[in-house]
Order: sequence, then structure tokens, then C-alpha cells
Amino acid sequence: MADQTGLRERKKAATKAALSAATFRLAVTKKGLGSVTADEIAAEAGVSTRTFHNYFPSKEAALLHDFNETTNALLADLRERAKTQPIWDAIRDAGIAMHLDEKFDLEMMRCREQLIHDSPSLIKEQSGQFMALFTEAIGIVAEATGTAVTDLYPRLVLGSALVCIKTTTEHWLSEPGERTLAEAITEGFAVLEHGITKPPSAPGN
Amino acid sequence: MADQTGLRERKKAATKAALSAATFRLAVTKKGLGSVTADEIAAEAGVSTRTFHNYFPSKEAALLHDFNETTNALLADLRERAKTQPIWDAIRDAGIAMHLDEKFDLEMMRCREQLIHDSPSLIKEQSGQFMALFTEAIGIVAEATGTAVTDLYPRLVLGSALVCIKTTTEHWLSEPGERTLAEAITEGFAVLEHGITKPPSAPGN
DNA sequence: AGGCAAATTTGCGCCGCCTGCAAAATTTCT
DNA sequence: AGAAATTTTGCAGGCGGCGCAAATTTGCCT
Repeated sequence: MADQTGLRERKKAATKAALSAATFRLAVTKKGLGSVTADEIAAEAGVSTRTFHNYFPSKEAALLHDFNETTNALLADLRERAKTQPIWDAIRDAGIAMHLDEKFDLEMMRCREQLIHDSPSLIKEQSGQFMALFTEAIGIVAEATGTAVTDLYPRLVLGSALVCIKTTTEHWLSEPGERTLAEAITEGFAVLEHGITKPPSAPGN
Repeated sequence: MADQTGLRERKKAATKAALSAATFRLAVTKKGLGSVTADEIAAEAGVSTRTFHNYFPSKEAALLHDFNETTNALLADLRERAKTQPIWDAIRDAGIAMHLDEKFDLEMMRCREQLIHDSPSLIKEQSGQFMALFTEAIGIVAEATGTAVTDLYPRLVLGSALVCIKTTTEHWLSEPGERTLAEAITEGFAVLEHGITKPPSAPGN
């Protein structure tokens, strides 16, 4: 449905990426997505304003385009892993396999993180996408654990795991960066596995 | 700052509640907040449109007004409990102490939940408020656990706990309702305490 | 009671977001 | 090249949300 070698699909994806990049660039230079208008974004990317809204329903969605693609990839990966791994490990490894640190520049990631952090509308948008991810993944987890999608347990598992991924990733980003992201995620999951009540063995971290 | 016996404050709170109630009423009857305009809400509450936006920045915020108040109460309660209880118990008991089932009609809560569930803008708004709650609570948790606000551990604890409260509450709402909400929350927390990896003793739930 | 100061309500104008619709331009296929 | 399908674009319109200043209301004090 998406990545057919169709020349058409490629151009669409290209302009979508261009739009997203333009949004990011402008948001950075103008210090906040709030002071960037849809017209400016369209101009920066060399298309009409109407076309911009043809690709993205909002500038927030435009800025979070890669995030969206990443979560989609995570979802596809999780679907595969759930067939052969215990669900907890599957989610963890799917999170690790995203390899954010290889796909993106570290500085850019921090930059993006800060943009999101101090823009209420972006926080909402990102949270909304997380909820969408949750909704789509819950079926996978339910099936893998032999429970119903309406049961409490799969929701607790998935919720905890996603929170863990998000939290550890953010924490890793704000860190002077000695460990790899994979190590950070692994440690976060380990803490939850052992029961969250007691601090981990290395309390200062 | 808020609940002084000042007659003025009372009237403000009253109109705010009226506005919120009007929003809820209209959203229910028109089957979706999306098809309710700010003008209608203002008219329903007997004030001008401008005044409505004077109280709430958006109709979503208006609909989630009680939710907001609830989280504020939770925060205040947590601050107190954190002084004397282990942090995990403090968060759990603060969540239980909200007594949503006593404050609100069950049918109304389900109704509200459904309104939120199939309105992307409401999901975003609610998620955003959760993030705000997280941000405000992280300091409390960090202090209580003797860690820094930038550390990973307090964020994992708080994140897990909040997810647990939200998840169990939603699950409890969709349930034929035999247990109390307090029991549901308690069980959810117990699952996380024991380590999330293995299903709880009663697997069907 | 009456009036004064402060706060609230309201109207107005403005900008920006977002969508539907139909015409124009571009691309793909034959 | 010509036709068909698709994308881009402009236009119009509705709605959301905010600043500002005038008008109204409220609380308080003499």
C-alpha cells in the first residue's frame, strides 16, 4: 500500500518528508512551532498552503512525521516478534530494534525533544499518537498472552512497556551519552521486571 | 487563591462548572464534541462566547474540567501522603482516595469515557493533562525517593503508577461492576509490584 | 444609601487553522 | 499525441482562539 516502487508513491513520500523537514527547520529557527504558520511551512517546502494540509492535518502532525513512521515500524516489528518471543521481551526488543540512535542525529533528536517539551500542542499530539499506538498494539499483546483485548492484564503490560520505552528514551537523550540507547532501554525493562516498588541495585541512576 | 469564602470566587467557580456541564450536555446530545461549537456552549450556559473562552482555552478543556480538578486533588493528596508513606503506596492510595465512584454517577462516567474514546482531540487533551500531572508530580516522587528529578527511577515509578491508575479505572468502568474501584486499583498495583512479566494468579482477569 | 474602585462580561476585530469543492496542471498509460 | 487518472492549487467559508477596550457588574467603604 505504501512502498511500491511506483514512481508516484516515491514523489508523494518525498514531498511529505520535505514538508516535515521544512516544519522542523522553521520550528527550530523561530524557537517554537507556535510561531510558525502553515503558510510559512508550505512556502519553505515550495508548495501551496492547501497542499500542505493535503499531506498533514496539522503542523504538529507534520513535525512528528518521523515519530509516526517510527511507531509504525515498531508496530510491524512487534507483530513479527510476538510470534516467537515472550510478549515482554518482544516489546522490549522491538523498542531496541528501532535504533533511533542510528537513524537520527543525536543533536537533532535532542532538539526535537525540546521543541516538543515546551509546546503544549506538540505534547498533546505526541501523546495522542502514543495512544493510537497503544490501541493498535493491544490486540497483538492480547493474542500473544492468550487474554482478551478487554482484559486488564495485557493493558497493564503494554502500558508499562510503552511508558518504559518513552521514559528511558527521554532520559537517555538528556544524558551525557555514555551508554547506548539499547542498554538504557534494557535497564528500564529490567527494573519493571523485578517489580517497581524497590529501587534498582544502582540507586543513583 | 481559590476557595476563599469570597462571594466572587464562588460565582466564578459556579459559571465554570455551568460551562463545563453545558459542554457535556451538548456533547452527549449531539453525539460528539466535534459537532458542538463554542457559541452553542456559551448560549447553553447563558454567557457570551467571549466569556466562554475566558474560562476555558478550548471546548476540550471545558469538557475535561472535572478531570482536571480531580488530578489537582490527587496531586495535593499525594503531596501529603508522600510525607508519611512509601511512595508507591502513596500514589496508589492517593489514586484510591479520589473516590470517583462516589463523586460521579457511574453512567455519566461511562458516557464521558466514550465521548473521550472516540474523539481524537479529547484523547489528546486528556493525554496532555496526564503529562502535566506527571510533570508536576515528578518532583514529589523524586524527593520522596531521595533521587533527582532527572533520574530514571522516579520517572519509571510515577509513569507506571499513573498508567496503572488510568488503565485500571478505564477497565473498571467497562466492567459489569461488581468490585469497587478501590479494589480494582489495588489489584492493578499489586500486579506491577510483583513484576509485570508474569500474569497474575487469576489469569482471566 | 450612595458612590468609588476593582473585577468581570461583552462586543469587535483579527489572525490562523482546516476542510470541501471545483478548476487547472501534471503525470501515467495507451 | 491524446486520453485518463491523479495531484496541485485557489477560493470560499466556518470555526477556534486571543487582544483590546468599552460597558456592566460586584464588593467595599464612608
